[in-house]
Amino acid sequence: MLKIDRYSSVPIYEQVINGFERLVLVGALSPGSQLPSVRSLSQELSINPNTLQKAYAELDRRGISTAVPGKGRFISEDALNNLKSCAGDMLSELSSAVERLALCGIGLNKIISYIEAAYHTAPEKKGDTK
Amino acid sequence: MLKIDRYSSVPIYEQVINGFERLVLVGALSPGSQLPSVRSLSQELSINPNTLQKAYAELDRRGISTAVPGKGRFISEDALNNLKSCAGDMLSELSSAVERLALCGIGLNKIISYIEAAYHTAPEKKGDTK
Amino acid sequence: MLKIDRYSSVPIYEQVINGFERLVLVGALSPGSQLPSVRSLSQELSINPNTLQKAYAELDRRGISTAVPGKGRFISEDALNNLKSCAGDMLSELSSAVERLALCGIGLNKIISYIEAAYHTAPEKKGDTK
Amino acid sequence: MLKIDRYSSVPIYEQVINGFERLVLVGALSPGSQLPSVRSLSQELSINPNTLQKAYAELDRRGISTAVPGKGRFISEDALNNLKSCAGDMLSELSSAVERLALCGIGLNKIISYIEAAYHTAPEKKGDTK
DNA sequence: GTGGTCTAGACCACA
DNA sequence: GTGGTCTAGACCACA
Repeated sequence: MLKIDRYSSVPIYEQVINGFERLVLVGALSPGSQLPSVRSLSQELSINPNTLQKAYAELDRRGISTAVPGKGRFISEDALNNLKSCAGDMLSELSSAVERLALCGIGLNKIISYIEAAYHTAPEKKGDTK
Repeated sequence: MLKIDRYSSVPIYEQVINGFERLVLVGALSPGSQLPSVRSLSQELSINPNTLQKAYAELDRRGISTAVPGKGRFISEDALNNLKSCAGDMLSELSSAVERLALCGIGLNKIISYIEAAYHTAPEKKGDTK
Repeated sequence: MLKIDRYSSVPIYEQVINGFERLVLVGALSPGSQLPSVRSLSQELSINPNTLQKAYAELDRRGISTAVPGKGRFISEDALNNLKSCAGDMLSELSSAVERLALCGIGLNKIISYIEAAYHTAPEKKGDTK
Repeated sequence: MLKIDRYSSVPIYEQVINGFERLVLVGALSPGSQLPSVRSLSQELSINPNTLQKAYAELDRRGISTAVPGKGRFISEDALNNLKSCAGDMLSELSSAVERLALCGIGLNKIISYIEAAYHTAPEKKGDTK
């Protein structure tokens, strides 16, 4: 379900967060879906339960998931909305990269064509009828 | 010449690197220009000399500057080329952000118009004859 | 009779306890009233019998109910008194919240008017002659 | 500076959070004040560095403090405002306690006089001229 | 010396 | 079997 790159400079717990957010965005996980338990997933990914716990706690805090002690952890109703509301942050992230490319002399057209390509590689959402 | 945000989450040494790279890209520093000495600049920016030393070492490593023992440190001949060759990294950085925006349902047109805006805020290079 | 919120952060067994205490305070259950059996109620609420057993045991311990082996579990004679004697705990619970509000600069009058509102939303006790 | 009750049911990391928030509200810590380092304070309170780290991370998240890697952690400019904006949560916390007291037959006047007492035990803020 | 991440493993509450 | 908290201690980046 998730892939962890142990040699990446991005922390493991953040990779986990990104991974699950992606699964929600893609539609692979919907509200009510149960996440793997801390123990089982930590074993499967060979990461420490504490590390996974930290990632899960952050997902809860972001309103992506909800923990029900003794039962498990589930994708929350508002998961998608909570994710989409962060899109603005992404846009501003683009800004600095684009500015730098401009300074490097990369033409605007080249950047745009690159972006169009990237845009179309994004997987369609399951059952997205829009 | 450089501004350091001591409370930014991006490390000081990285801010220094970015700052000098920017000065080169913008044309404020050209091959042969002498960089301030570790001692003087660290004092001016009130940062730790070790931190600055680390930044300078990285600039050397990237082929932006060259240290001439006993004389000082200078922008290298290939500084600009070395910088531009990294543009590819930037492009791939865009990729993940764009893909995520796509998943969030942000339209391609919105992204492009945003990028055009960002592009045009980039300062013109001195003597840029494009 | 009782409503369980399976997604509340307050544990199910505690919701059960609160629920029955409330029923006693409100007068819906009086000394001698029989409580539903563990088996039937756990089924009705679709909660684990162990969880309900734990709640019932706690109600016994607090002197709210008494189990009569072979017959069932009944509201005890002193249920109301035992409940009211806990009011002191509530009062002290108020204390820390009020102190913090004071530190936050909330005026005393604002707090009082809020409390008056909350007070009047409480349901009247059945047969309350005050 | 802080007192930890190791036998309290409220988690240690939460006690730490509450403690520092209180120090800010009381005026003992102001924007720019440096917090004790993770190592030193964890030793002083004889708690695990990880536990303290968790508390500190939460204070950062709440905008009470800011970590400057390599330098230390400092009370943020908006600490007070960020704290006060949570006052609403406190008010709603009062609600359930008051309602229950009402059911226990505690008179409104008794509750109010109790609250007035609690209110006045709150320490004056240092230099509070309001 | 700072803070941040991670592993290993215990122990508790809850269902 | 769930999730949550805590300890012990290593190791890294940064100043």
